[in-house]
Parts: sequence; structure tokens; C-alpha cells
Amino acid sequence: MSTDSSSPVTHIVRPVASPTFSPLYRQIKELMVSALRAGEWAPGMAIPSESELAVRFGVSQGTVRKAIDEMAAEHLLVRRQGKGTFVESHNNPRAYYRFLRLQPNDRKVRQKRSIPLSCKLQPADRAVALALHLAPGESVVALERLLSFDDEVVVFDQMFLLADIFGELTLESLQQEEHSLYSIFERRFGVRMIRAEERLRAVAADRRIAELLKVGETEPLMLVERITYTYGDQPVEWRRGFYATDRYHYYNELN
Amino acid sequence: MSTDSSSPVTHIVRPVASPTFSPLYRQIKELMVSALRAGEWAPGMAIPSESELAVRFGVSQGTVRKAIDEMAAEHLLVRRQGKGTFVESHNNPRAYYRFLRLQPNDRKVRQKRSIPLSCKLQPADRAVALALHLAPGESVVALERLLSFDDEVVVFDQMFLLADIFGELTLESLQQEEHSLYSIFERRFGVRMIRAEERLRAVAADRRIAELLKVGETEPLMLVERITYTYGDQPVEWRRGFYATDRYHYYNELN
DNA sequence: CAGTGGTCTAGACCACACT
DNA sequence: GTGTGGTCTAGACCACTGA
Repeated sequence: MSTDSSSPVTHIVRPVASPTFSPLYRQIKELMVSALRAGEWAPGMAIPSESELAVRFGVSQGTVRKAIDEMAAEHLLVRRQGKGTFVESHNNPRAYYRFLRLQPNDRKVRQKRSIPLSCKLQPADRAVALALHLAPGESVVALERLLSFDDEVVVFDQMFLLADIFGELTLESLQQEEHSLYSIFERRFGVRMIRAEERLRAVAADRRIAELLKVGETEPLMLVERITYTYGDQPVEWRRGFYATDRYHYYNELN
Repeated sequence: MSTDSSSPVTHIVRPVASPTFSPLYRQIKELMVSALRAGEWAPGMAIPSESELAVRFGVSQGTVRKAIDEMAAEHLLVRRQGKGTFVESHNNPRAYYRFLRLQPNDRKVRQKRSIPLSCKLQPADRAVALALHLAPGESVVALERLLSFDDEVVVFDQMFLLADIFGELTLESLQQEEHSLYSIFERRFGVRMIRAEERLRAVAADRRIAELLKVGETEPLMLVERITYTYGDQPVEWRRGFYATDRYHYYNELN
């Protein structure tokens, strides 16, 4: 059973009593994640059907199903009944601001727009290096932008990206884009943002930020620091955002 | 098959093509949630084994399993391999502050303490009535307290609770308690908090709050509004908290 | 209609906890 | 050892999509 012909990766170890027991479906999941990382299945595309995968990996359909279940729960894949299972993508307009928890107190937001301000290569400072697992001084792409909801500026973001991956980013190319940043990163650099951690604090606006967000100096703002991870829990972005929360709030669900 | 002897609730409709299709396992889940609401299985206690439940509901063990899977994902139940499946409880010290996302920037917190300040019956104002699905003016229990981490005050909370349920709360009884509020609510009133929604903003401290939290007046604070729900998505608490975020931050994971 | 994911079953066996 | 949850299988059938 551990013989399989078409699988691109190493053989499967059927579960056996051991200190490092890993069920079959989780091994299948790892193989599938590898396929995603390797780009075998591209964002937005359908992956093979459950029964095809079952044959390919030499396990039952139910086992493949359980692997896909976990991946769907982690938003790596989305299932669409009757159609197939697809690789998640930030390219879908509905998923453009998947990680943005800011929302208006009352009305609906029709239009969100990202306004790039600057983009340059620079050495990572200590906080950035720590978050991105770099040595201090290694290069990162530093990007500043404003975010507006219906032409009202509500967020100022400073982002730091691994130069290894995003070194080719330029302000000009960003200004010509219609899409969200993560969607651009996915299409241009093949990097999918999978999950993120945020740390929130209340701070007073300094002069520059007050001007950008059109609020009074020393006005309270929400400071949101974010580390964003791609496949394999690799951090690729560190971000610091200042949110104006007079007409908006950060929404969170606790379970 | 839809005949069963011991089930306390109505008969099960096996899935049939219909506009309101609900799979069997979800019907089982609803029956089990009803059993929880009715108090048939108390917090902390083990529920019957999967095979017993399968017999009771007249379905296969796999179907019961899927129902339990969903309930475990919603933190209604916890599975413990080899031991059984248990009703979740806020009485477990590790779950005392399950919904509190505030954490220190650096060191570990050893001791969290709730310091009740006041507790009285009063009419609900508009915001509270809206959140709790009350008519304006209906009674709620208004409770104020401070929260300290290692004897440093970091949060001031104002809470409003359905008087129907929590009317018997008194300041004296709270002051004699060692446990977290939700743990008290669970033991004294049989109400389990299941999930919550939070809305966060940055605000300036007013004089009273600045004094309580020992920060400067107009200092930026994080304002956290929370609606807390029990079984059946019934809101039972509305809460407004002011968090001092100089040495602490609100931590959130995005998936 | 064929093909996909979704549900349900019955049975075998494994991992873990307790006695 | 016994009883619990956890994994895996094979097969039947249902629900949804699109040609």
C-alpha cells in the first residue's frame, strides 16, 4: 500500500504505534500542502477530485476528504459542491481585504481603495528583523500607503516585506494596480498570505500621521501590528497600521 | 428508524430532498444542544459515549461523531481521548479568562484578579437594550469592576446583564468569590457564555477612568465593547471595557 | 446526463486512560 | 483488560452544477 506510482513525493507510512504518531490523513494533507507550495495547483484553480486524489495517494476517499476538510478549515482550499475543490485566492474581490477587521459603525462601505505613498529598499530594524526571522540590517521592502473607505482616509499602513521575495516592488507598479496588495503579491510573486497575528494598542497620533489621517494631533488612534505568514508558517510581512476609529471600529468574534 | 425509546425530544426526520434540507448529523446536533440547554448534561460532566448516543438517536456512530465534531469546534464540548466527551466549562481555571485577549508585551502574567466596584439594578439605556434585545427601560444588572494583572490595574469594565437571569447578583456575593465572573455566572445561574462579538476603538481617558486605571487624563485607551451570547445565540451580556495598553496589547489571530 | 462534493452506514482496528 | 475516542475503509446514496 505504501507503493504508489504517480505521487510526486516520498512514500506514505501507514500509521503504526510510535512516539511520533501521525494519522494517514495528516500525511496526505502535508503532501497536498507541498503541492500547493510547489505551485502544482495554482490559486483559483480546481484541484483533482477526491476520488482521483484517493487513487493517486493510494488511500480511501474518506481519508482524502478528511485531509481536505482540515485544509478548507485553514482557508487553503474552498469546496464548492457539485463543482470541485479550489485553491483559495486573494484575487477574488470578495477576499480582497480578508484580513481587514475594520468596519463602519453604521453605513455600508461601497469602495475600499489603497493609495501607495512610498516604496523603497532599506535595512530591517530590530523589531522587523525579529518578526521576519532576519538578521538586523538585512534588506526589506518598506512600503507606505493609505487606505480609504468611500474616499475617506481611515488607515495609514507601514509595511516591511522580505526583499528576497518582494525586491522587485516599485511605487510605480503599485500605483497602476486596481487590486488589493495581497492579491498583487499573489499574482506577481506567487506568495499566498495564509494567516496573520495582530497586536493592538491605543496610541496618540503624532503630527505626520494626524495630517495623513486628517485628525487632530494627539488624537487617539488604534495601532495594529501584524505579522503575516505564508505556507509553512513562514513570516513574510510585518506591518504597522494606524486606524482612525471615530466612525469605524475593529470587529472581532470570540469563540 | 425514526422510532426511539429514550430520546427526550421529538422524532428524527431522515434527510429527504426538500428546500430546507438539513443533514441527519445536524439534527442530532440540535437535539444535543437542547440537552445542554435543558441542563441534562452539566458543565464539566461527561456526556454518554458515542456508541450510546448512536443507539439513543437511532443513527450510526459516525453520524453522532460528526455532530460532536461540530459542537467541539464551537467549544460546547471537549473530547478527551480514552476518557470521554465532556461539557465545556468556565470553571476550569485555565478557561477563566477565555474571552480576554489582552496580554502583556513581555513578561508572563501570574495572577489575574477581578475587583468588583459596584452592582445595581437599573433600566437599560438604548445601546444596551438594542444589544440585549430588550425594550428600552427594562431592568438590567449594572456591574463595574477592575481587572488587575499581578496587582497592576489594566482594565475597567462596565457590564450590563439580563436582570431576568442575573437579578440576584450582589456586590457582596461577588466580593467573596475567587473565580472569574463567567465561572460564577455558570455555577450560580447555570448560564454558559458560548461566544462573543467585540468592537474596538481608541478613545481618550476621561477623568474618572484615568484615576481608576492610574493613567494620565486624555491618555489613549482601548475601548472594547462586547456582546456575549449563550446557547441559541441569545445575548445575555453587554460590556464596555477600557484597556490600558502601554504594557499590554490585544492579541488576535486572523485566519 | 455525468461528475463533483456531501451524507450515512457498518465494521475493523489503533491510541489512550484507567483499573 | 475494558471502555473511550480516533482512524480508515468500502460502498451506497443524496444534493448540486453545468453541459
